[in-house]
Amino acid sequence: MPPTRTRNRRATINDVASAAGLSRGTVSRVVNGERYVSDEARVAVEEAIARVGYVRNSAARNLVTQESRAIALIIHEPHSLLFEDPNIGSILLGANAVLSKADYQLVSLIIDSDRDSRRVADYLRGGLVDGAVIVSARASDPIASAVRDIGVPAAFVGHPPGTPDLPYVAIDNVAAARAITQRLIGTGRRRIGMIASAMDRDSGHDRFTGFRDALGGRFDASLVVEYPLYTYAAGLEGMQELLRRCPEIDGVFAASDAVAAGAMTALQESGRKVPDDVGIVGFDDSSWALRTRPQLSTVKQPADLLGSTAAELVLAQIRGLPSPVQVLDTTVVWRDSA
Amino acid sequence: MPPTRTRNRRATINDVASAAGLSRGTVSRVVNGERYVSDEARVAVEEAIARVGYVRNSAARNLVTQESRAIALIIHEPHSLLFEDPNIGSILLGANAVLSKADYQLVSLIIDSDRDSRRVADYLRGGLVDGAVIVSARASDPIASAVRDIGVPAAFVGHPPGTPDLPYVAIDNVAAARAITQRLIGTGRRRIGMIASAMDRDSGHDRFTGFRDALGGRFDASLVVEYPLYTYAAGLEGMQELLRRCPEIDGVFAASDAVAAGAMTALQESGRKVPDDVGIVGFDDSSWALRTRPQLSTVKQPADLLGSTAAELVLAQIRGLPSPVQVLDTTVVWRDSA
DNA sequence: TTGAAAGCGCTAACAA
DNA sequence: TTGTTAGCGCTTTCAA
Repeated sequence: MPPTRTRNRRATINDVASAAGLSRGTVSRVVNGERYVSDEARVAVEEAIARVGYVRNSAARNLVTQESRAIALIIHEPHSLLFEDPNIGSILLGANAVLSKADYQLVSLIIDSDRDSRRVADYLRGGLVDGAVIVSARASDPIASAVRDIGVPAAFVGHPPGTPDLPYVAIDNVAAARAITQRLIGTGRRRIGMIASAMDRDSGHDRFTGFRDALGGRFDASLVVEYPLYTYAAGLEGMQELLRRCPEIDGVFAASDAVAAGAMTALQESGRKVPDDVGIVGFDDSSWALRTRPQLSTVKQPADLLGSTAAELVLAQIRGLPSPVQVLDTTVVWRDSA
Repeated sequence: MPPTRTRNRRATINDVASAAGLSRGTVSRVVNGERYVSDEARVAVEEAIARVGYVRNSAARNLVTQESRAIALIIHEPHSLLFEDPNIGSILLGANAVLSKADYQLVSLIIDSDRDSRRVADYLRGGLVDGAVIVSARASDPIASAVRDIGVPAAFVGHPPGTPDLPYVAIDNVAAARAITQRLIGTGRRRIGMIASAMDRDSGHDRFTGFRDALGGRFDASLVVEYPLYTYAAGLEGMQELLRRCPEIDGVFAASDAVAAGAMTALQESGRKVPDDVGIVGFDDSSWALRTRPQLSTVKQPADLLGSTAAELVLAQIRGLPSPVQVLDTTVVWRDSA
């Protein structure tokens, strides 16, 4: 058989109607499970559908109903990080679960270039989705304002600065960072540094703010290094730099678990013991936290809840209900690294 | 302002036409960038579009053109693993790059339940996409046969047993596993075991086959443990089990880098030195490989190429061109763990 | 309970 | 170069 698949004309509702000896209207009613269809008619239509192999054309249906029953999830993540950040998977799955239950299809659109950015905006504008969840937007992200301009119901996960005034769901990164830093202080650490990351995202920026707050007058800017991404590599390099700057450092707040894992490797390579010589804490409570030795003390953030709540925010807007900003709780998980 | 966003009727091509004092046909020509439009007309239309805020309705367009210019990427991955497997991100990005250049929108659909499976099948059937790439299908995956039945141009990444006869792109897992096992043998290891994973996927199954082939008569089934997923946890437990069964084990092939990283932790906790006491190799050359100490010897598989090639296979079918099965090359990356 | 007919917004063939 | 017109396949009145 040649590779060219002859997509012979698909059966339409008209084919079903004539095969069943009924009108288009009746077929439509059966397909949509409406009342006021006689049992005979229903059977005849179902039989005809099977016989001609009919499947409804979504474009035609969307055109007349003016809805698509699909929601976009827009992922705007730097190349290297996509999917190395375990939160994204959880957010995706959380959103999918809620939408699936409401009988909406989640379609994930990834933005990896300016060209993508424009195409995705067109996709939203074209009416192919009824709403959008935006994850990992950066400060002044163009797609964010495009979404607002398009006027499609939308919600952010997180709340980057410079972002339009749309509903969002987030955690209180400032408070959480403050809390875990305080516990680091509480264990008697004297020289506490931070490996900050992703300062152009609300999460990165706010974690740094919480850290500084907690330290108050004891905050020392020279004990803070900054990297663009939440990665293992950032932790590795960041810790090495911190050790160069201050060999007596005895406490470190890493902006994420992946960063903490990298930092821990650097610490061990320098011959220091965790937590005896240096205490270290992370953020996320991702699978990283259980992989390090010793296991990581960290902040547990409910990534799947972020996703499901964002999805609910979008559904609420579609239904004309209020969609208030949501701030979810975090908890400190104390293990052995500090 | 109330949260209910009044989505006042969107401007249609008719609104533009009357605003510009021209016909629908001319407007359509301008919008689609066709020739045979006078400069005056073009300017008038563009001006009118801006004035009334027109955006083309995709459903209407798809209905008449009978195409969507979108390609689905179907991800069917167990909950925990989604996005912990760095390959998926690379595959996604690779496919996106190719499709973006061809002006197709990649829409990722995730399957996390039977309900999802049905809804995704409906989505494909409805004509909302012109083709599909299927990643991480398992043996006899229902979505795989659904795709075949639907008759939409499609390609697999990987080639699970029991999968319909559709084009696919894969690496030769058997040969690659054989090659790296041979190098393990070549370094003088005498008691070589394997931590196998995902035996219901072609990758997992074939890596095991390659391992057994390479060992030939020296293959010892008691030195093989098997886990369902390619995870760090599988490596940790698997290695502990292997050490219980055979404390003198001196070589291990882990089915993926994540598994190898877990195994290495177990080895270190048991007081053994890598590579002096035990040599260990992985598979993927993912970011895991650079994170372990010592760094991992592994098989480099071109994950982004898998994605881009699969996308090309789908585009070829859409264009009526041949879409032959593709087997991509892998290379052994020799570092310090064996 | 069913049928007939209008029309969703757009493209494309044909005529002018 | 432009306008007119006939649908794409479906839902949804309105009548019967």
